[in-house]
Amino acid sequence: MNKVISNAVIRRMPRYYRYLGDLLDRGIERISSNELSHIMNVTASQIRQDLNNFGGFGQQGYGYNVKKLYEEIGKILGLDVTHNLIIIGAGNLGQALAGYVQFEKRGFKIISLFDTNEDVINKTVRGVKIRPIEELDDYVKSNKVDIAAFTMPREKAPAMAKKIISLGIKAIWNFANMELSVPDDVVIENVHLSDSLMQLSYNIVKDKN
Amino acid sequence: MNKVISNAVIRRMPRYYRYLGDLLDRGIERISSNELSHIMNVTASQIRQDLNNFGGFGQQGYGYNVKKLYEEIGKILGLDVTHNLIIIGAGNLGQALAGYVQFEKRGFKIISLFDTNEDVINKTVRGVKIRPIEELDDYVKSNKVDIAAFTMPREKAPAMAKKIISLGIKAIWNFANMELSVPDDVVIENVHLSDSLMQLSYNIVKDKN
DNA sequence: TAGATTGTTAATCGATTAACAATC
DNA sequence: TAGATTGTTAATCGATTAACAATC
Repeated sequence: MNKVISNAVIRRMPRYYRYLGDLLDRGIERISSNELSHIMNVTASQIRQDLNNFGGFGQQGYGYNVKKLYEEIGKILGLDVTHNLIIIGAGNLGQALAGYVQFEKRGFKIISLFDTNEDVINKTVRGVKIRPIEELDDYVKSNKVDIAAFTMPREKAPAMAKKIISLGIKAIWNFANMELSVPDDVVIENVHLSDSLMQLSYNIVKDKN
Repeated sequence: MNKVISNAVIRRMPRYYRYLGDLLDRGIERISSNELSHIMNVTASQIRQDLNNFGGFGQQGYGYNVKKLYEEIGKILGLDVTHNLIIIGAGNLGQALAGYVQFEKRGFKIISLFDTNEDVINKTVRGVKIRPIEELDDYVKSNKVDIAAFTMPREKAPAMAKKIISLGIKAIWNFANMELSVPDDVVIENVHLSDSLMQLSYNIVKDKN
């Protein structure tokens, strides 16, 4: 039985990963929790606690080796394995996601897009083909698909969730601004852009008082 | 001096707003914290505590009036005033944001996009013009701009932040996957899509153990 | 009035920070 | 070895949940 790691910790891991990646690019070899805490604006204690949920990656009297820690966090986040990803909905947002070079670097390989719109079908985005939605079943049966990104219109999301789950896909990256209910063995990550904008708005009006 | 509301609470407000909007659409007039807690999968206690940070919106023995509560939360989030928004970077992501009908309904009015790419300049997205970035200064000086959305390439973000702050814009909605440092009177909301994808990845590989 | 449900205080739980012994 | 810094335990702080008096 694995120890359950709190969500607060998980949410911070990608941020550590980003900062360590920057340090690595700048050629920095080692860093102490104290130095990192200043750069990232968190406490050194929190950094050490967070990391020790997963193992002792540092060394007393030395600190952390940047490259090693970067790789370890990558492994924790599952970035050392390739995730094949399909995008359902090849509108602007779907195409924007397909265009992110970064994702591929981190092991997320976009292998196909799907849409209903004749105008985009058979076009390619960065070499990846947009297929008609009718081909989804066959495609998923003959290709390993790890993640389905939902960038289609909101109202189509629930039915599509059912479909891709029935096809055996176990992960949904959901932009459809609707909370989908899924079985326990399916993982879902919701991106609520309008929630984010509302939070910004709150902070704008709050400051005016 | 306003009471400071914890971030945990703020993050939940847009979610309440969404669910209440759904209830409203379904014609439901009143709801108790207990009923809502079942729908939203949180505790009734948390709902009452959250709301009472802002005021007593309910009535003993009755519960909450859906329409009233929806409107009150809208006010808290600043959705009752219009925010003029410009989008800097009219690539797929910028155009996707410009295409969201929902934003306008919530008081976010996209008034212009800006780009450096000749191919898109002077095109329109849902009736909104894409202007050359050279016109930014003049545009901001002669129009009220409340929010700048950053959808340009990552490396251009820091310089652009400086520029729009010097022009007097006080809010940034940042998609540039880079943390920008801004003065205290500027509010910023970061959307880290790759962090979100990494969290999904973590949950995928975790379940495999 | 009796029943229902809020608003709010008190109790609990979990997350963050501080402190320090272990150790490189 | 002495100095530095981790890993980890203990203390504190804040957020969540429970309980209940107030009141519609």
